[in-house]
Amino acid sequence: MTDIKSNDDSLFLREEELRQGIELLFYAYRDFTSDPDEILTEYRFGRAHHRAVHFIGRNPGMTVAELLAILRITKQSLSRVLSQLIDRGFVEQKKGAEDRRQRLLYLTESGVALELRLSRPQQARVARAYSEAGAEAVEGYRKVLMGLINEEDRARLKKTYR
Amino acid sequence: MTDIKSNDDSLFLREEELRQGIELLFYAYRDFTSDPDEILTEYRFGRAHHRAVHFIGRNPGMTVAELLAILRITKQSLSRVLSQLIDRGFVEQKKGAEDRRQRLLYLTESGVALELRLSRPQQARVARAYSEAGAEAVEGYRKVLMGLINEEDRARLKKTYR
DNA sequence: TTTATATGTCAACATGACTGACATAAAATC
DNA sequence: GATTTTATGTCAGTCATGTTGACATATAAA
Repeated sequence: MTDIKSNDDSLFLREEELRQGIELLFYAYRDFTSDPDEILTEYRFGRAHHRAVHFIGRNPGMTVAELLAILRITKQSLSRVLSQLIDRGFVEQKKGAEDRRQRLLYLTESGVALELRLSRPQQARVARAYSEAGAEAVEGYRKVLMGLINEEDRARLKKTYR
Repeated sequence: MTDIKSNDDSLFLREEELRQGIELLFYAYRDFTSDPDEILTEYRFGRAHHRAVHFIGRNPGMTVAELLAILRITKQSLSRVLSQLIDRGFVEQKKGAEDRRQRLLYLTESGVALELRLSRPQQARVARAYSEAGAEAVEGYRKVLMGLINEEDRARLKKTYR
């Protein structure tokens, strides 16, 4: 019985630790998205627009299918956001050279400017957190976040991040 | 000029590092919410229900105002979610003893069961990431996430996490 | 020539945010 | 005791963003 009890205790401690890890992610994500969210309302855009602009900026010439795979949303969902970004001149599409069915995605000049404007406060927030926590902590942050990501993307990111 | 150039290079490196830190948070949050999201559809609940259940479970007897402050949403937004949870017997309200205007929030027995069911896969994911990354990395993860959180909540969490 | 793929579009619907206005009960203040 | 403030709830309308399902078109691959 005492064995079980002490086992229980360590499980409680472990569970509390895990719950904190979960909560921290919620709070961090909540605040980390709040900066760009404010700017986005100026443009009457939402968080979905930011995500699209971010990933197109990071991967110029990516296909629609690739973007869909990253965002994990339906093409109908992306379509609305994407066509708004295109209509208003932040994103442009070019036919693929090899495969002409593909519509390769690029930020326009204003798209780059928008992306920069949105990411600036986010980068500032991360920069502050990084420098306060120190290089070793940053390594740990990356390791754990990487471990939270599904296998497929984790593998892909491991490659591109080196 | 060469000085400026080399300075530029280090800024590029830094920016790439920050962008990775931002992306990682996106990917981790995306996958980390996907497990409970699936379970929630069974109940015809959404992510908002999970958040409410999580925080009420963590803070039994909390007031509506406290929950609103954590979630950072309007009372009208919370109202729908909360009344659904109450109607279907996952949450109950009790009048405050000192201040009888307050409606203190508690999980019912089924509420506890639901919370457990939702958090199990999430805890498993965090547990795996933690054990793969190691104790030192976990410390770093916590430090950086804490640094990403707005001052007020950071201060509160620092207290309760010790 | 046929089939599969990449993309787009129309329509209908659900969720969860928002604003604004108003209501009630209880606490706090004058 | 009367008035004001606070905690909470509710009604109504709107918006952003996700979903499913059906269908269309151009191009690549078989």
